[in-house]
Amino acid sequence: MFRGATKVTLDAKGRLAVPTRYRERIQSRCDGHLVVTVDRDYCLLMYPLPDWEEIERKLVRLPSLNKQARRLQRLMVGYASELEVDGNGRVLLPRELREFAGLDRQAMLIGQGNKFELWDEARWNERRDEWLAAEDDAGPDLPAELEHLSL
Amino acid sequence: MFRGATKVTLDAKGRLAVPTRYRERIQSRCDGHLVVTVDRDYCLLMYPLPDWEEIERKLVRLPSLNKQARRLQRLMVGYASELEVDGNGRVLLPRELREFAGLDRQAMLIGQGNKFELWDEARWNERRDEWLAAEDDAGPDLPAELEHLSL
DNA sequence: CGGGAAGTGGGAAAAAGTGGGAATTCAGGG
DNA sequence: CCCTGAATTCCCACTTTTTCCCACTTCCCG
Repeated sequence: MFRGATKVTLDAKGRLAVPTRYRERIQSRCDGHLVVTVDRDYCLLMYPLPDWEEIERKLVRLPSLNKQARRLQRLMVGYASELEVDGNGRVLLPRELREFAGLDRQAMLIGQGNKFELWDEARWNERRDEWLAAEDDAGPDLPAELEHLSL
Repeated sequence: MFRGATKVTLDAKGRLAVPTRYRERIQSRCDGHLVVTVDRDYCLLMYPLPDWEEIERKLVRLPSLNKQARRLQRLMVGYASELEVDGNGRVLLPRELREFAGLDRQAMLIGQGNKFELWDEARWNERRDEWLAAEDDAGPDLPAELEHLSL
């Protein structure tokens, strides 16, 4: 499981240094082969290749005639790029994905279990504060899974 | 599986440079023979020839008296053009198809499994943002497959 | 304070992308 | 039937981008 938030900087060529504590895991799990794609919150998702492939299988099995499913496929498969960790422990993020997520220099890498999220730092901070402020609203109509969640 | 989004530019003659990372696959799968046709979202679809032929077989077997089937046949088979990757890794897109998809110079090539989608860049970005904005709405009536999808 | 590892920047070689010219083919008109 | 003009195809060459690798700096730990 990947956990934790790390402040990272992209260099002028769009390269991201993978924090050391994840490297060994990434190396053993997928031999340095990662897949990045987009998320609806305008951040990027980064999966070890085998985990991505499983997601992809799920995606392509979705009903083709359903509009929402089509959109999800288009975006996630459409933007998915394979990348490889280089000799210095860095990955090069494709220009298209950097532009999508508004990534320039300062970014946040968020461990999320089987994947990472990568945010432009400023956007991350904004959204985080929004989430914290919004938490109280939803009260009554919580989905069952959340209703009984104990933290 | 073809995946990933690439910004591409068409030159004055309407030629499109196939991104290198796809070339080997295209060469081995179909010896550089591709088929382009139209999609109802006003973009183009590009298939390796054998994959297209399978689609085409399915299309012509559809019930001829069904209006929707006839339309689909007319459009997809009607616009389908075979093209060949040239010595520089480029394909020449027929004028009719370029006009159909509003392709001028800046375009996006989107890998979608067995095929590519080719969009005018501006149109792609617009549609993408619409899809992302729309995704949040649908909340209540999600199909079962999506309801429990974990990414 | 020193050694090592990690992070960062940058340069050079190679590859890919891009434009354009010349040759060939095709269609239409004299 | 041939000639002319336009369009297509093929190929070459330049420019830009990417990739690979090296080196410096900084940070952490001994």
